[in-house]
Amino acid sequence: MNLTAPNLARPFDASRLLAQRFAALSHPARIDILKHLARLDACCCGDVVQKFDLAQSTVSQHLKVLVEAGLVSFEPDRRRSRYRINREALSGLSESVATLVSTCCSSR
Amino acid sequence: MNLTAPNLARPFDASRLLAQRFAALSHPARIDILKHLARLDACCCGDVVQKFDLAQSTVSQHLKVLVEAGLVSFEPDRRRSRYRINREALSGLSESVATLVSTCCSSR
DNA sequence: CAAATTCATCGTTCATCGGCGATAAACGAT
DNA sequence: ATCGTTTATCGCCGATGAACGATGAATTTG
Repeated sequence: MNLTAPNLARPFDASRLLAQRFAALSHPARIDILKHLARLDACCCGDVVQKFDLAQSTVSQHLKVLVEAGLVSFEPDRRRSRYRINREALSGLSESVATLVSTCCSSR
Repeated sequence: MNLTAPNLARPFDASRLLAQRFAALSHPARIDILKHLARLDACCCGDVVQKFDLAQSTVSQHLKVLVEAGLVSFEPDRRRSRYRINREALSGLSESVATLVSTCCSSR
């Protein structure tokens, strides 16, 4: 979807950004990976590979999706890369959903 | 993903169910359709088609996804089908997200 | 009854996703 | 310098998603 650029707010962008975050969480493996990251706070790819029964390349892909959605931060630390959950973005998502719901429930 | 069956709770199911709802909202058109439904409260397929620049079959498909995710209710009223936003399910989703976020933020 | 309207579904085309193995890059250790 | 480890990326594939036009069923209107 390529949302790396800031993208000045055109009408659809709000929905697009939100959709991208939903898409990042639309796979059970990624939800579980996120929970796992939350417990460890910071961990490398291998930790996740060991925890779940998935190939290393698959896990790396899932992590990349989470990073691109901004839900996980990525810091390439020499040998072991550090993936860390982005709690601000996550609570921001929660707020976005709450806003969406409230707008959907208040109008009428 | 076929989650029509109740699916007794196996370990992954919580994430799977949540993932399905996220998937339903992982397309900007569906988010916008949902907002539109929230304004009109109840409307037919044609209304949505007229509002957005999408083919009728495409809109019908999007609506079907939203219905299957439980976010929209469907009532075939003779000629004009009635689609209505499911505010309970929506606030339930909001709660699920909040729970996910809090578990991710409280641990550690 | 005939024509028009509304809608869901089918079939098709194209793009994207999910998974894997293989490979390359970066680094630490020997 | 070489080897083992860790990780990202590439290429491939089957499956799924997204969009459309066409078709048919149900229903309203002429």
